[in-house]
Amino acid sequence: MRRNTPTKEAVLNVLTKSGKALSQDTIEERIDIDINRATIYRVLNRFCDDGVLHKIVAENGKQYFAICNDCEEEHNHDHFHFRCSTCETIECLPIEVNYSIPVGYSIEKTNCVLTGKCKDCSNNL
Amino acid sequence: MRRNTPTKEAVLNVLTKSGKALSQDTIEERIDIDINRATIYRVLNRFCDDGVLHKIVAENGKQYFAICNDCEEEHNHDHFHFRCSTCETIECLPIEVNYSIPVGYSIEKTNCVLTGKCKDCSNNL
DNA sequence: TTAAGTGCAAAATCTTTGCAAATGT
DNA sequence: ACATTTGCAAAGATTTTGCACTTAA
Repeated sequence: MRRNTPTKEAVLNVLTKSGKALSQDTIEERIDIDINRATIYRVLNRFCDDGVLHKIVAENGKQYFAICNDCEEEHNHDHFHFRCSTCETIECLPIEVNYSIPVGYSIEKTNCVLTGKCKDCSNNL
Repeated sequence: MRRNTPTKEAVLNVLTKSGKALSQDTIEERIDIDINRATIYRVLNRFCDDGVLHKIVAENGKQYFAICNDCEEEHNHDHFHFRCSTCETIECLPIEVNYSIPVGYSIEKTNCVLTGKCKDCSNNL
């Protein structure tokens, strides 16, 4: 079984406070105690396995992890994500991904990222 | 101005023949002459700049490049891509990405990949 | 001729892994 | 006790860059 550790707690705290999808380096920065990079990756991946977090891979090839606030009940991760090309923030959009499955294919998961300017960065031009 | 070189020709040939989105390593494999890795990346990125190819970043964080056959005229790259979790093939789907833009946001581009089993791999189970 | 393209080697990023030590239950 | 978690250091994988040489137009 899984254990409760300071690392897990710290990682979840950061992600909860942020409300955005964060990468390992940002999470590490925001944790006050010193936690090894590899450990953070392992904790993040375990959380994904357990369905606590979901992983988004952005156009820069990096992994981002999020607690999705909008899908607490159904835990459906098929929503769009948004990446701001100015502030590099990545967030979950409350917009479901709709697609028609091509005949003969089956879909297991989605990874959809829209890139553009977020509300804040659009205003500060 | 851009020049015609054997490298460009070879890269385009491979991508045209394939009809799928390919990564640098696969392209290098399929070219008979020996072309440096860095050169292939530079050619691919130039093609993207020129709108000849488009780049997809898959869930594995890797870059894939495709000539999109379905958008020759309009050159609209906002379609879904499909990655087969068995054969690792990535292809452009003729399915446009539809989304509602959140208020205050603007969208510059999309990167949407559906993962599952392709037609061939579904049948061969 | 000369700007564009190439090869090579090295750097830069990001992520994972093996192993021994530490820790939660 | 003992399986899980962690730190460290190293390896892996992918992509980019600097620089000198080559080549297409």
